Amino acid sequence: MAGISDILKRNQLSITDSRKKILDYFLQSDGALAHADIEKMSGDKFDRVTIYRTLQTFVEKGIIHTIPTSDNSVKYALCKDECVAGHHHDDHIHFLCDDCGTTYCLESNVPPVQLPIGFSASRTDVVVSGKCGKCSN
Amino acid sequence: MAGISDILKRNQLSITDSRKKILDYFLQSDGALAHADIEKMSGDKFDRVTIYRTLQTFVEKGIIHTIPTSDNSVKYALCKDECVAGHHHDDHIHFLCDDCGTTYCLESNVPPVQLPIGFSASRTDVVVSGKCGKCSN
DNA sequence: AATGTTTTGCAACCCCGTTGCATTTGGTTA
DNA sequence: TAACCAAATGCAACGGGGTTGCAAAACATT
Repeated sequence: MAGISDILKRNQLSITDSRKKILDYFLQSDGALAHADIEKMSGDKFDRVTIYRTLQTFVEKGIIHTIPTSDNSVKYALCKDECVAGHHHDDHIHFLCDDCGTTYCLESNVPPVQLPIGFSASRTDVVVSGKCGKCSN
Repeated sequence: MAGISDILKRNQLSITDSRKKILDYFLQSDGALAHADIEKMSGDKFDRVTIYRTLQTFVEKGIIHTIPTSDNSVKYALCKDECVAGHHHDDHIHFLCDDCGTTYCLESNVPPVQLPIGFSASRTDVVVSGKCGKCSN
């Protein structure tokens, strides 16, 4: 568990119980997490507000990134590059399972899209919904 | 404006003032609309709840479709096919302008994405954020 | 015009996320 | 280690967004 404090230190964040714990949740989870998931996992360990603020801080530092979903709930995910090198790529696509609700970061890159003349892109989100491997059997 | 009643009739919906008016807003707008936009446009003509229910009905009937945005607000748009033929394609991509907040339905089709084995897609949303033509000058 | 069905408006409610402020904790220096 | 300052937490309260139940009104049909 030494790695967790390293990640926080590298991002110039004070090392607190809530940050360590929430970061740990992400490292242990293979999918994305919503605020509600974290609240459930932590029981009444932390205040709701602390969780919101911690997620916000992590997003600002690039430790996690947000995933827009078609049902209009925000999810957060920690991706490989962040854990390893401390910097962030969000050129991958996301998959949201209609059955189990799990959100995955896929390896596939975001394909290039053709924009009208005069338009410029700062960010591209691709969210595929459907059935994941576990729910297809 | 005979077309508006036709669209409602074709979708087996009772023709009411709110439905006609809200459908008209979509036909007149070139971008997508959020619930709040419609509420502003209509003043206090309709109840908030009526707007919510009307949008819900239109989505169920396939008259409009939802657009997930990276800032976690739902927008709705009416696309060409619906207006003309009464059926729905959502294989196009969406563009959200960071400056003016307008959401556009672009002509570009959703590019095919590679999914892991065992995964199947029911829907793909592509949302590009950036600067639109009007805000680039 | 009369009937039954659908839609609307109102009130109340719940959930999500934010803000302000006092208290506690973490980091730093002596 | 003690003391200090800065930063993070917890609490309470608030606001917006969206939903639900039910009575009143509007719609479609005969």
